[in-house]
Amino acid sequence: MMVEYGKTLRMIRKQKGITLKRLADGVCSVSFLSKFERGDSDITLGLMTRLLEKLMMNFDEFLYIHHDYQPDNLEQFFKTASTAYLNRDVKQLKQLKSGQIKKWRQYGVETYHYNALLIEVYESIVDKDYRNDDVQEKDIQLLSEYLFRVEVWGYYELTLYNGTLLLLHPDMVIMLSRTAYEKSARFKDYNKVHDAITSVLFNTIIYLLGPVNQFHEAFSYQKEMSEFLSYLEIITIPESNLTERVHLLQLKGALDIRIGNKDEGIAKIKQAIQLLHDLNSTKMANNIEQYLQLII
Amino acid sequence: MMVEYGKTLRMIRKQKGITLKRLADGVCSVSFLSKFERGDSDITLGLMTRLLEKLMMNFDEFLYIHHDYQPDNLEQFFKTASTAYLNRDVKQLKQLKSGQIKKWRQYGVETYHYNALLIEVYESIVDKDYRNDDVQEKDIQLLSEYLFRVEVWGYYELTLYNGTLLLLHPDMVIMLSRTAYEKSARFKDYNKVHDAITSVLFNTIIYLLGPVNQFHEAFSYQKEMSEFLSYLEIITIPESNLTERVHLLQLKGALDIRIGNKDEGIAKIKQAIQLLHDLNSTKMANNIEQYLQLII
DNA sequence: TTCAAAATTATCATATAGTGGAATTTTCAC
DNA sequence: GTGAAAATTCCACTATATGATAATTTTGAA
Repeated sequence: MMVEYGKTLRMIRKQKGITLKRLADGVCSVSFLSKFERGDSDITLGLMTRLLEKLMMNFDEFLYIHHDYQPDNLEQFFKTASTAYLNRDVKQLKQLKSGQIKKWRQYGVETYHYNALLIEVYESIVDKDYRNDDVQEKDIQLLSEYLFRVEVWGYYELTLYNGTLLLLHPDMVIMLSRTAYEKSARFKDYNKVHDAITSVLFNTIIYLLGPVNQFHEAFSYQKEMSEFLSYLEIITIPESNLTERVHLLQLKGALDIRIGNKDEGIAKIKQAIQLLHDLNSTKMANNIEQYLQLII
Repeated sequence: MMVEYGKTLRMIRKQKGITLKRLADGVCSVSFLSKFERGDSDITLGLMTRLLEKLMMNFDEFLYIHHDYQPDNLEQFFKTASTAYLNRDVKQLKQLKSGQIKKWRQYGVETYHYNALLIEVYESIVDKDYRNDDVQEKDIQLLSEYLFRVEVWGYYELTLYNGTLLLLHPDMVIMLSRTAYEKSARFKDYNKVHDAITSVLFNTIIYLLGPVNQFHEAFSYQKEMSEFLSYLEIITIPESNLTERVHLLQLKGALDIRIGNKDEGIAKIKQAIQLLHDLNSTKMANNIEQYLQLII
């Protein structure tokens, strides 16, 4: 039951050349620290916080080391799922899904259910034998209800939404993306969440631009696209976000093309491509090239 | 003594619309979770881990929220120190230093001492009244001894080193930067540390290029600069690190100029400047422009 | 190798983390 | 507002985190 964080702590302490007594001093007793480091006791969150502070290490870095230099479970779940999806690995998807469903049954916490739904959505796209449109419809509704209900969107909600956005109706996407932007605003200086919200906004605009859109309606969503573009401009203000700035250029070009300024738009996108080539980011350049061919 | 994480947990739980009973189920008793959330009890690290997992939130994000959407203490310490340094705010520096010295006295842990030393180094540069060359010499030696001794460099060591690098002898910088690169290799996928090591390598090369160098020797360090440049190229492989790639271009240009290929070098740097202008990163462009004027 | 000092562990005592269930408060349909 | 159900808190009790101190192991200089 107990996770053996103590051994990791001991390792780090030794790597830094600090003695057990020194580390314990002012925080806890020497004997207890020894016991904890050996794995013979769990530790209180308060104590652990103060020990890590003395080691000049934050929790995140500590856990990264503890997990043998791997990201945390949540991040790995999303990574594994999206890799399996991109590789069209139905078996892996099914496996992931059953794992989440098991946890859902075990704890009754809906979040595990949503994870399973995300994977089900992936499955329905990848697996040609998949036949269950009802479930999918229902799944998506459950998911979006959750997203509307949550008061603050963090890494989890943003990533969950990002994975399913393409399957929602544009009107729904507009509302949810707006919600996402508003309800994650306080995280603006937190890299992981900042990246997630940027990705959501970017995908939203790309989706609204069509024609990847499964809903063949004639709406143009021009106003909404400008709205989301302005959000992107607000949150990518830092000069050093060059990657995001290149994407922004691409989007602006695409939007120009959409509203009729074809030449201007193409010029912008070509500029983005050129920039990427100059920096030897060939794959990214090719992706945008492909995108350009697709929309003109 | 006890940190009141419970209240933050309750807030997050409510924001996600999960009931106390649901969250506790399978992890701990309802009564205890209530007690913890009210701030009437500390909690074991093991339990906390499982509760956060059910909330689909990692420790880092939790603590970020807990600290009222601010980064952790360590990061803030370095930020505050470097801001005070850049603003030449001697008073603030003195205040920070005495805080760290107090902790050093209290706990006897050397890391607080090193923090104080870092600030002392800053002080000696900023404060015109500062007169104590001896101490500074000794300080730097203590610091570099620590850095050589530590077996794994994390965010702390890299940032500490980054702040004092300019005051070391080039030969020392070469050895320490090499050590930094080798001893932080396992963190390559961990953003915060990746950024720190990139910054170290970048600053190392800039420093070796001179003429910011206070040691007026005639060595050219050509071989070493290529070595560090190759490290930078290895760790900045991901195509999406555009910012790092622009800096790399700048460095390559500077190196060209240094070894005699003046025109080629200037062209590279001008290309970097142009790229930044294209992306409206005017300040960064101007910085490089200034740098170019300085070295030619 | 030897011995003393430093670092760690073992033993036992105590404070507090954590449980089960009854009592209370909150929520919400009517 | 009222009452029933859900959510939370209170209380008495148990398990375990943590401390004080003695015993053991490790280190490192001679």
